[in-house]
Amino acid sequence: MRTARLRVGADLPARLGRPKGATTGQTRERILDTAEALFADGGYEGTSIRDIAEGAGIGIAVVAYHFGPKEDLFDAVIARRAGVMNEQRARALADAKAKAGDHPIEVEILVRAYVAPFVGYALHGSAGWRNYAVLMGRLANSPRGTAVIARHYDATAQSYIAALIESLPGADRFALIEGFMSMVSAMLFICASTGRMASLAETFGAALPGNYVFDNLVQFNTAGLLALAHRPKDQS
Amino acid sequence: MRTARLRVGADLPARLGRPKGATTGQTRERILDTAEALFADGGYEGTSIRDIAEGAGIGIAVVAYHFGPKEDLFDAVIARRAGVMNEQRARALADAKAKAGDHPIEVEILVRAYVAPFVGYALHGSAGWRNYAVLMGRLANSPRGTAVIARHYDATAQSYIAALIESLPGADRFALIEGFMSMVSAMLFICASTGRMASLAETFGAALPGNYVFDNLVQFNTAGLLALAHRPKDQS
DNA sequence: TTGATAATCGAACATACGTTCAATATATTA
DNA sequence: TAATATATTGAACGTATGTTCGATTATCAA
Repeated sequence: MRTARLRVGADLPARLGRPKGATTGQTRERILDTAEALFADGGYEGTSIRDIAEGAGIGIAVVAYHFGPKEDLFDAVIARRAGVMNEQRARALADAKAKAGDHPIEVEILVRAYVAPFVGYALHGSAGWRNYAVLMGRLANSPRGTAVIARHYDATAQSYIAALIESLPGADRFALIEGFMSMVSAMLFICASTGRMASLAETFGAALPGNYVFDNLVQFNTAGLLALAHRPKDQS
Repeated sequence: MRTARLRVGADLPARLGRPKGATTGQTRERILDTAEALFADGGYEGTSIRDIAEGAGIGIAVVAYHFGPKEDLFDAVIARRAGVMNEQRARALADAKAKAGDHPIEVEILVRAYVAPFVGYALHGSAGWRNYAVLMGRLANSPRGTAVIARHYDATAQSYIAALIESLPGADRFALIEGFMSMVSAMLFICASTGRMASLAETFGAALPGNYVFDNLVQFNTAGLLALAHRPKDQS
């Protein structure tokens, strides 16, 4: 379906048997990097294991050897960076709680804490992180995507929603959840499209204007969440 | 890949040659309905022409006969309802302009006008419209999807963005565009997930609470856009 | 040094895919 | 009524897909 399009890392000797310096880690990372990039712009069904193997400069059997079936490889791609994201978000939330003391955390602080790590990596991170951000956007609206996202990200999301409810005790909880989901989808969509713009700009030697996109995202969603809190609680 | 999963309309006689009462319109609609439903939950690459033909109760050659290659069928699925959406949105914008007279249109009126038709069909429309809404959400973050969306929806979007700029003359234009995109992605995501909930609820005889989701969407995005307008115009 | 384990290759398997085509039966038109 | 256009069937073509397997070479432990 797809002709040779990208090649991550240098070629290994294409001889029979185990290559000379081959350790598990290197090949695994190379497969993950390639799969991340290809899944990001072809989607799960639109990317074949042959595409990935060719991109990584290996035979198709190697992919199965390291990751088993395609679904497991896909999960591994998501899992690899989910840990980093969750860690950063958890730390940001803990810091905010510490600073707030007995008071509830300001909504803008919460929004900033949740959005900052993702936007940072999506717009200013490595090519791998930028691909990952695009891929996350793709997942948001597919059954397979929401399943894998739930597996790796729901715990953190729930802790932020809980904090949001504490910060806006007068607001209807369902409305806050809707608001949180709106924030996440806007973040994914804006980062994916801006990331594509940024990658394009990079090719021409230009750069994205600092924190402009990020600040807009924070202001937009903070105001949205606050507006939800100022509405009556129960209605048809 | 997929076993029989849905069947739109009654079976036609499976005899050789042209069936007795067959007119172009009926079969075409049946193919479009089935394709809409399957594309919505399998995506473009994840849905085969064989799945669609089986769902519509016809042979695979009939699909090609009516729509040509798969890409054209996909475009036809999107095009069929895009006209209705664009018409409603255009009329709502014209009404708002007429009512506002010389004044700029209120932001909340603009948001409501843009969001209302989609949310209405997505949550309270026919099964076909609900599938369409889910499908639109899926398209938002894929290259193929953004291309087809641009083809059918960009003109209307631009007219709304222009109105938004007139309504918030002090705001940075890029920020407003970012806000508009945030609004659209939130609308798609919320409608797709709520639509799934609604379809599920329907199976159990329950109903979604009236305009609750819609009102939250309007409040959230109106506040977000207004917040963007109150920020300084030019920055790094 | 020997034996087990790890990592790769090439090839094959069975299935699924989009597309095309001749054959056939109904509708429409001249 | 004869001729043409329309709508369908079943079958096939060539290619692509995910997975599996035996053979081969390197690494590491005993």
